[in-house]
Amino acid sequence: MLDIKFIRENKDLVASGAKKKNVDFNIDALLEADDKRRALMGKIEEMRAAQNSASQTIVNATALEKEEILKKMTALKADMEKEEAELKEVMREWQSLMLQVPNVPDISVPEGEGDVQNKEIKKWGELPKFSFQPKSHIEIMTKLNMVDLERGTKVSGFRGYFLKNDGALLSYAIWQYALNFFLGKGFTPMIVPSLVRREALLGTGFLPQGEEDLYKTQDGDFLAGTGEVATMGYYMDEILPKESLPTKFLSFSPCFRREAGSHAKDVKGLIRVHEFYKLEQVILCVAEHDESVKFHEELNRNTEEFIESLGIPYHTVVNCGGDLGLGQVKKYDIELWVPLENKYREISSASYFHDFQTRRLNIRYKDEDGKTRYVHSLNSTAIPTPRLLVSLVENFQQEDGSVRIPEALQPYMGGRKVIK
RNA sequence: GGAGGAGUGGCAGAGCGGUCGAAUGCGCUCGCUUGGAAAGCGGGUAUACCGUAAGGUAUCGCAGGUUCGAAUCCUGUCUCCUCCGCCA
Repeated sequence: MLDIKFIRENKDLVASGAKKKNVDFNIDALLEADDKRRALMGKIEEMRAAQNSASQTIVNATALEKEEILKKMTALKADMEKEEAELKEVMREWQSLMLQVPNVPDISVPEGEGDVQNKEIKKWGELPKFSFQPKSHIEIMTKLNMVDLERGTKVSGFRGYFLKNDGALLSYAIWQYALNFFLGKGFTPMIVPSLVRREALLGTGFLPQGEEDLYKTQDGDFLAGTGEVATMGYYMDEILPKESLPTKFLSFSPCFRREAGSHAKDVKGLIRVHEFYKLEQVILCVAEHDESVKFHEELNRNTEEFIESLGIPYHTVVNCGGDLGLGQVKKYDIELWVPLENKYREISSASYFHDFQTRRLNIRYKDEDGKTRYVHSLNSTAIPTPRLLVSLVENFQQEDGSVRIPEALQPYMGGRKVIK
């Protein structure tokens, strides 16, 4: 959510931002609703003032005066009810429009409609050259008994999977290594709920749009698609001491995505599943653009470093306007090389929001001047599993069907160098 | 799942239809006092919005309702506590 004051004062900027994001938003409708809202509120406040003052005089009034005042107030009340009903209607529209206003993308965000127009800004590592016919992660992992997709489907349904033996062990190894890696960068580890209430999803910007991509319980709660939701909700409705900023969390959680509308995409293997695990980086910092930018670069760099330490080739793209979420100001995706697909696949997404999320979540801090401000929020994938396994086993496969374990992970795999 | 009880300012805690943004205490803060400190005394001490200002409006978990008027009454809802049941 943006500040209505900001929207009023920067109408053109907000409108062009929406356009850049390829979001159809009618800012004039919002400003019109806001004018109505302000006018009605002014009227109603005046009436309430009259009511309040009558309420004070009535106490010491004689019976006769009292009757007079009551008569007036009854009439006033009738008028007021009319205005209030109208305001209610206006507020409903106003709020709904306010939730739809997209945050303004940064000037450095490239133009474009979808992920095809994302711009590569970095390339790292050498693509593997195989002297043999390389196999897909499905084939490799199935042969090594690391994954069972058939039984996964039997038990869990479409996109279901079991990780077993070294598939399971490798996952634990990655989590444990990642935990140590990121804790070294000052993050506070958390295990956060996936089952969350509507407010947390509204606050993070996943609702009201995007409901069809979430699993919902019969109690009206949701399964979050990322640990970001619960982590951001953690400080909802709180005022944080300024000294506590920046706050950095590394959150672990199962993630659930219905992948509605993706039925034909990536139907095989571990690229796109309904249920996965993710370590997520979340940062809350003071309300300064430069701080947000600094931490955004830092978040993204953290994940790059992590991938580099595993030795998997990747590239980083800056997402174009059309590929940004409603609240995102700027986003980087890190994509790992997937040999059998002959392309890079996304495993990480780092974005910053300014106060878009915290305004909805009501997370603030007190500045030196005693003023309360909304904190800035940022988040980035640290590491998702099992998607990471796809690139890992395909890039490090060997002719005999075995898989080389990256050196960094070996200590977490009992010192083994190879999965076979 | 059943039966009760509770949610008030930074904290504790009064108020239970009108003069209540809310007693009192603690905390914090400023001043006096002091060589300095403690104690004592006096003042200040929520937030948001509208307004150049004076001032106005809203907020006593949240949402509705009753009333000329609600922290106070009614309904719903959320959270917490106690007891019973169920389960691990």
